[in-house]
Amino acid sequence: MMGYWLLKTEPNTFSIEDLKNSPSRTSMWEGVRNYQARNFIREMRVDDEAFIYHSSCKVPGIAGLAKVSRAAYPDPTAVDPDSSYFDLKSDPDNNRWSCVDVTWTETLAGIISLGVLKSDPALADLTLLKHSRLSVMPVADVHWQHIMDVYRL
DNA sequence: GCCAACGTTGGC
DNA sequence: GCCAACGTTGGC
Repeated sequence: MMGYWLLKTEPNTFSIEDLKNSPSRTSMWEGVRNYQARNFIREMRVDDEAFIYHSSCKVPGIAGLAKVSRAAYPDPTAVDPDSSYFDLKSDPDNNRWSCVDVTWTETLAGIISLGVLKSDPALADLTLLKHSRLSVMPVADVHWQHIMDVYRL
């Protein structure tokens, strides 16, 4: 069964285009420091699909699509003192945090804005709208299909 | 830049 | 284990 996810990123820091321009169009999805989000990271399987969501920007919304290309592994940035994601309470023998690799598949022709998602009654139960601060979350099959059918340009 | 929502920390 | 204080996220 294919899993569907939504991954938030601030485009000023790392956008869908940055993912596209990464070597092999692939990047670590590192720096998640929230247990609920981390637990979802650990549930991800290779070839699961994800919306890449741009947050904290002029038009927040779904900007593109990616695939999980490597399942969860210990997040190296948690144990790197030079990383801004360094975690004092983690060390190489006990790393609290996990990351996956994701590979760019598509930049949408237009952002599917948060405003549009909010205004669609069919998406009232979308996790994004119920838990606005979660940075990694599952997307129900029915929501994924609806968004792809109705809003993907 | 404000601030509501909410996750985390740490004293007790 | 409670909860106040604090820090962060992210829309507006």
